[in-house]
Amino acid sequence: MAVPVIALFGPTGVGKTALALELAEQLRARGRDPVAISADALQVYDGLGILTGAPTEAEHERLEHRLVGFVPLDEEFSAGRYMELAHAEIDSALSSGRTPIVVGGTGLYLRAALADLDMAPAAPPALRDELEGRLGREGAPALHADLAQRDPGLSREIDPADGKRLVRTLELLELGHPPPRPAEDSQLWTTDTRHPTLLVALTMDRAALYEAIDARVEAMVAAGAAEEVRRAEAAGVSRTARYALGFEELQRGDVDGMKQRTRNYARRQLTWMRKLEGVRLTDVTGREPAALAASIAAAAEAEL
RNA sequence: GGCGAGGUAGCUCAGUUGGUAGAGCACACGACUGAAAAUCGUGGUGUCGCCGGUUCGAUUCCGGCCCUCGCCA
Repeated sequence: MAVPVIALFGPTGVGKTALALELAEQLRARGRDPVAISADALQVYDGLGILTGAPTEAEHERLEHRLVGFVPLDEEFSAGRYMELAHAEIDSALSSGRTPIVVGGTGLYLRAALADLDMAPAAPPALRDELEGRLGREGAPALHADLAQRDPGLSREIDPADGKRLVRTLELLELGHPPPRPAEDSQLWTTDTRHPTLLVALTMDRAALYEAIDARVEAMVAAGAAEEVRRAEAAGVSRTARYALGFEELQRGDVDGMKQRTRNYARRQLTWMRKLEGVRLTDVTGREPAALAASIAAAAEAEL
């Protein structure tokens, strides 16, 4: 039996989308009916398509993409919400006989799509605002000292400067929910998946990747990314949406800054990729998407 | 040509009252469970512009030279 779920992971600029389109064709040739399910934290927003490199109309026609461009820009989004939606998309695709291709570069979202993670509940906005306020006024070390009082063991696992994690941990303690203990039982670095999955991770020669990123940013700017950002800003943008690479940079016309930050991000993606369990690491430097797609399609046929 | 400021890590700069130097960024690596394109951690030997002098010892003081920038001719 063929592997029911295929996943493509890799840094921005390696060519995940192009490969997914090729792969879809190859799968159709083998009588399968593919559908892409995005594992990307920013492509979910409606109105930042150019900036986030979301699939275009033409690309949509070649392969249906789900979980792209459906969240209003002024709404916050989260990994927890994503997990529910991704599971629903994958399950409904499977139950109608289709082949989900989970494609994206957000490591946490990828694992959330493929596995059942014990996500802790979201914090009530008032609680988060309060802790954020303390973080701003007193600084991260003060929150860390507070955490050390309440749970010395946990405080040792979190860096005193890591404000965001401290806020998250303290809010879960307030809610009476046990905070995550990555050191003990991480569900991120296992081969555990809800369905048998062929996980392919794309790498590329570093210099070539950086060049591809620079070119990609230039293309986004040429396609009107700055205008898109200005329009979004005028209409109202949630805190999570404005984390998109280039959102702040393009408002000040800092194209180089956007390139820089994108390269830095790609490196963090590569760190995730190296640590992911059960991946089929594939160096795409100088390789044609069609040939790659053929070998992935064949692997998805054979490996069960 | 004269006057002034400056030449220190890939970049922007700090510093050494003379004992061969350090930040931010870049770069590399790592962590990561409802903010994750976020957040955080680790890693710094570089003819301290060149040549000479003083000195036990000069990147630091002195002299000369080269280069950059500004102002004046």
